Amino acid sequence: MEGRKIVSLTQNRADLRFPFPERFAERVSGQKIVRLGRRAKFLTVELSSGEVLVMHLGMTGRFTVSGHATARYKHETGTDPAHDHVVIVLDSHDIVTYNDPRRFGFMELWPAEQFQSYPRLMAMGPEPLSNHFSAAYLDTALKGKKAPIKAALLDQSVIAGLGNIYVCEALWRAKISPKRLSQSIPGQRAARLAPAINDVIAEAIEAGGSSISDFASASGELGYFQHRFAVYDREGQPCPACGTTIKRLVQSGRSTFYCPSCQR
DNA sequence: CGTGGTCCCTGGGCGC
DNA sequence: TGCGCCCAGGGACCAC
Repeated sequence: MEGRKIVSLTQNRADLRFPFPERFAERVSGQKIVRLGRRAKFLTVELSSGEVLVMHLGMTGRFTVSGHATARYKHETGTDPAHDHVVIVLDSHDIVTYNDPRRFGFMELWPAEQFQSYPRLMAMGPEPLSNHFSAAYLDTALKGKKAPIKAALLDQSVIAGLGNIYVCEALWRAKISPKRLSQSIPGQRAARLAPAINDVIAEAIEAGGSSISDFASASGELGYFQHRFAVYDREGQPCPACGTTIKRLVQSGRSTFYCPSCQR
């Protein structure tokens, strides 16, 4: 998409999770896409107008890029026109469709020169694959924190971009109980946890992500990291390391899966 | 302030 | 077959 011009944007309803920007189609049409980026789970599109289009997929959002023939997308199997909320046509004739059944995703426009004060990203923690993230950072970030480590890792101001699946998987790899208080992690446990987070994220990206029911890449490919889950969504099944039955519990409203024997 | 609960929304799966 | 309930990748918001 970089370097292409947006020919048109069609918005099929007034809102997703939040209302679409005022005069959305007008502000985006005719603009060149200068750069695509990502911070945490937010996607950014720098436009030649000086505005940044910030987008989030929520839980069920999906972008599909379909090739030149308009008809192709319409006739593809498994499509869901009822939830195609935004359709963008590029000057390459590619069609970028945003589909989102639950509408927890959103799109916003923000001035590029004030992007450092974009509220939703102001308090973001470091990217797990960047140099700003390390065992030393985790040591500092978790010191004195009373929340369970599961909750702390889901907190985007501690570390950006980890969701429920990868937090469960990283804690299993680091052999840390999800119930353990964050303040007891610094030291040896942080030394195991930081690389476990790195590895699980790097491997999941390499595997094309995790497709449970909704996720697919822009070309429609499914990920296959779900076949490598050690604990996530595996309640009642054996731990791949020790054979103990995987347990499920609810922490701050979300399911946690863990091995009660390996994870301490 | 940090933390936990609730809610936004649709659809799939299950028990009855 | 159909109904009601529970559950789901996220995160904003509110009460304590």
